[in-house]
Amino acid sequence: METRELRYFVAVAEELHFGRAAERLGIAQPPLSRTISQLEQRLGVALFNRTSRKVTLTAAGSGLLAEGRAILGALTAAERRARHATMDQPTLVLSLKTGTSGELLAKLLDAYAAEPDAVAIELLFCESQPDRPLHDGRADVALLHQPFDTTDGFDIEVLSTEGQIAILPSSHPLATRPHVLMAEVKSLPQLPPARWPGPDGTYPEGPGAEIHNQMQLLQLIELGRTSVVLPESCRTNLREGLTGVPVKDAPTVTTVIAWPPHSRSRALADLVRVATRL
Amino acid sequence: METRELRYFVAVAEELHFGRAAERLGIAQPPLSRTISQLEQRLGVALFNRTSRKVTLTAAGSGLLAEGRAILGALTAAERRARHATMDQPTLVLSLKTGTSGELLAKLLDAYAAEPDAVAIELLFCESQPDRPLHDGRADVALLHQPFDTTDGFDIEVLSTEGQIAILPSSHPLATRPHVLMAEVKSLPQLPPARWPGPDGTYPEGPGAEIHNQMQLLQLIELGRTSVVLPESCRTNLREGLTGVPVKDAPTVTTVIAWPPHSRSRALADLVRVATRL
DNA sequence: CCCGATCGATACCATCAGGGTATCGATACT
DNA sequence: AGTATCGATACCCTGATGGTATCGATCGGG
Repeated sequence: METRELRYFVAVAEELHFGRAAERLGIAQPPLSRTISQLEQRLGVALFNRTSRKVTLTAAGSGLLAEGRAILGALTAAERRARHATMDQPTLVLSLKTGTSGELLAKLLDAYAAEPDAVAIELLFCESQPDRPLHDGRADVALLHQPFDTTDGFDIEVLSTEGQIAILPSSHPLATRPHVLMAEVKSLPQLPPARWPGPDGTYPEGPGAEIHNQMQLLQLIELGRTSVVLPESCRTNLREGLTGVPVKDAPTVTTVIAWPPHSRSRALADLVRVATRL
Repeated sequence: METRELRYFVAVAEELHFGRAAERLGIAQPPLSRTISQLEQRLGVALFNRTSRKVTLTAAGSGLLAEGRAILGALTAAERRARHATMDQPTLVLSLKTGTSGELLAKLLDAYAAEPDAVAIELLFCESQPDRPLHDGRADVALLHQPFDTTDGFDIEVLSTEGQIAILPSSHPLATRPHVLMAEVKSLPQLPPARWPGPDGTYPEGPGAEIHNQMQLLQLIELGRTSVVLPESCRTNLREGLTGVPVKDAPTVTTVIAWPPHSRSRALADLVRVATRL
């Protein structure tokens, strides 16, 4: 199967409408229809059920959609990494969530810098979903936090495990407690969870304020507008007006270093080795 | 990048000779040369260094080779799984090493069969490298054993952990010991390790006999020609004339269930859930 | 050192695949 | 019943792909 056919298939599968898919691909609808038919014939598999007015995915089509997206993504990532590899100065791009423990990060960067063959580390901060740059090739490696970030498809090593704290306005009654339970902080009536944008930029439904970054989040908490449960290490990010209270029954957060499974980068192998020895 | 270009690139990268690569691809050398040049121009990246008599990979080319192989493999696997998904009777193909603990397998299959939406499980026995069918799409899921089998690129859940035993001819002096050390069984002069074929069918160098399957291995041990260190659960496979002796300092073997990270199969999710509850 | 063999690159040519427009039959809605 | 919309099919044109011919560069043998 050629990449062009896979792109056509994924577009139709996502739109479930040949006309919109054709427009998205920048071609006319008839060649798209023909290409999909030829693909189905060559595979010997029906990927879509369709009448003249309705298109749905078959089971085979559903499975291929997930794998097709991953493959196209991997191809884009591979092209990006190939381009990046030609740079005179080899670097590693490390993707991480804004607010990730400065202490862990500093230790990692210092320890790696002490390696004889260390290359420059370029930090790529993400306000959310730090795994995405790993998927699309903009990053070589990422610090991720389970269970929040998906590590599907990547190789990982565990770096640390920690509890979670509820970050509350210092004026809130719960802020004086030695610890709280998840049920107590999960749905505070006056402190609804803030909302992050999805990959397509739209926000999920909810009463909480829309935010773009960690700074906005902390500011809103300070203003008594929201609260959040974060890993213990985020305590270093707290400032006046904010209080962190341990959440006894919150799941532990595991910080892992993740990388694409087929990487052959020596520099990356060194970084992973150093990271697991911290 | 089209699949055709990636296939051309991988062929040249593996052969480091345009003529041989062209022959392998079934095309003439000039269009191959031109296609690679055009690819490099479009990517803005040199993938090969070449004189008129020598071809080597650049750093970018080396990185792309590993990722390119994985992508082409994933594409082949995706096509296969799409074809398999059209079967009237949905099944899951489970890849596993011949000799995998019958006890664990039976428990898994029984527990899964009790699930309301269980589908038929088709067992795909491998004499070695049970991860390969997962890579190439012939299997949906696999039982693998770390550290012997690579789980790179797959999602996994741990099922069990066990020690290892040295399987020796019962007549061997070490067979009467309560336990042995790795150094004692790793290089027995009269019992050199048997040799498995590689993916391309050729055997690595070594004094041990060439074997194709587990039965041959056990038979050779019984004949006093070799020995092997295997997980504790293989004890059930021992028959008269063979003795299993615990190897105190052997690394533990972790049995995991592995699957492709982008699978959306409901049946597979059920199997994994059942497996982790054994 | 020279010659021949081999290799990758370039030029040119023929064929066919891919994308276009036109139009069809089927379906859903008014 | 009529109209609008959708996916499929037919036909056509252009450019991409793979062919052969041939070049310059490089390596090895005499």
